[in-house]
Amino acid sequence: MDNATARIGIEPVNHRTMADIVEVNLLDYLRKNSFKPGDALPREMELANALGVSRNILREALSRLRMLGLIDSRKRRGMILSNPDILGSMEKVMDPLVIDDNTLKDFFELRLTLEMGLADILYIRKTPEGIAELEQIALAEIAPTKTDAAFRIKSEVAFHGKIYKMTGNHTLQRFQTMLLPIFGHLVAQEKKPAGGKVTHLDLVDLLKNGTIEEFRMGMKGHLEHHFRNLMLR
Amino acid sequence: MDNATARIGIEPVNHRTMADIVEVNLLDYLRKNSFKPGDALPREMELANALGVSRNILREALSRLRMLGLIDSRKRRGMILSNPDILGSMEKVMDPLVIDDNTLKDFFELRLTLEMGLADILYIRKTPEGIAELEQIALAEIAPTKTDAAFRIKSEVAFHGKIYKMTGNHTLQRFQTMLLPIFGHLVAQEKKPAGGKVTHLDLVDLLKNGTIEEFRMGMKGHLEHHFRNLMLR
DNA sequence: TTTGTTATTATGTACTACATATATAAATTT
DNA sequence: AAATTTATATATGTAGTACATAATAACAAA
Repeated sequence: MDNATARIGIEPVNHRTMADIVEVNLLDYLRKNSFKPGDALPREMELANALGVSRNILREALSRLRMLGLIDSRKRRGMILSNPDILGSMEKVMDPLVIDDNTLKDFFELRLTLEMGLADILYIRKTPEGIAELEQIALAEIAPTKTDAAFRIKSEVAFHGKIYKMTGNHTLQRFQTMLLPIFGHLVAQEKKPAGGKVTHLDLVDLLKNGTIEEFRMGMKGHLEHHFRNLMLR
Repeated sequence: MDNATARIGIEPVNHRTMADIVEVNLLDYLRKNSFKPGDALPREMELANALGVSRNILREALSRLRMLGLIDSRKRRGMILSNPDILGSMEKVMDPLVIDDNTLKDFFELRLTLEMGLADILYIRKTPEGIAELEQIALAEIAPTKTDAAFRIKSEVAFHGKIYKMTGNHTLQRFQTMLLPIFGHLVAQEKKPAGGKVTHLDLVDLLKNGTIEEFRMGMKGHLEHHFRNLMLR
């Protein structure tokens, strides 16, 4: 809310353009008629006439749906509904400089929540090969030749990324990758460097020999620093 | 991947339109010049000329960024960068009929993961008032007058929704609300009705008197049925 | 200092025109 | 008759022009 808005106590009018309205109408139309992927949409001119707007405006709205991957169109063939890429549009705006601070913190917490809830699915999907690969990453960290910060960050990303990969959940994986810049941004502006008591190697060991709960407690210990910051908020 | 694509082993060409290209160029331009919310963008005609496309095409691309909430424009004032609504575009395409089955299952798991990881933040933010409200919801369920399926579903949504609300994380809350149709869709097509051993009232009791881990184990018991289905997958 | 008037201008909308890919039909070859 | 090639029709893609409209800025009046 704007300063003046809060002080005076009145909401600003929202400036909806034709494209905004048409976008809503189209989404509504698709849902109401329960369109399914593969179904053909009416032609542009038909839609424009039916909606009472110029082809220009209609195309601005269609362009939005195209970006979402909700529709697909080809010359002469026409437009069809297709499987949208749910995370695609999120990825486009995932820039810590552009997202407001509150949302940034929300996503940080979201990531922590995922990390803590991952154990259950991880124990269903884990494989000896995956664990071996994870161990390789953890072992590479403690090599005495690799001590610079850049390598540590890269390894941190690789380790946690591998864990997400082991869940076999592609969406979860993409989501995690998407959240990385946010994590990096917020962690970078912390005063003290993060240093959980539980190391990556400890986590690998727990994953090999421990129970779900032991692994989860290990993860909590690994993220201890972040959780402590959360309580101060 | 398409059937033919997989069989023959060749990727289809992707039909990128000018609007697609301009969209990418604009996003790139904004990032490279580290635009921040409030910063003014060049005029449409300047951008169109610089990009070498018609104003039409440029506006189709701008329309996409406008939908994301990334830019905001007014007559005469021009365009400015603003805080995008990260989840907004996701909400627009969250329709179980349109999302492909794999992604649907991925999101279902994502939701389970969140539910299991929620405990830590919940215990930081929980309040006696919140718990009392949650208890009201749980108590209303066991009233002998309310036994129909519609009410049970509504209560289920209310209960878990309240838990997310108690985290104080608005983004998490929106995310959960967004996932509801998916949850409903997948649960509806299960053969046996879900019936965890741990009731909502049990969870409330754990939240009042139990530790984080006890609550989490309670949640696991409550979601037991879903986790069992996951293992069969 | 506030309120009212006017000129300016960038976005919003509409319309026309043509290029281009491609589904379908027609013509041709096998 | 079946398969292949050629031609035709057409819906989307792109460009350009024109004008409406809201918001800014500059100025005048109270």
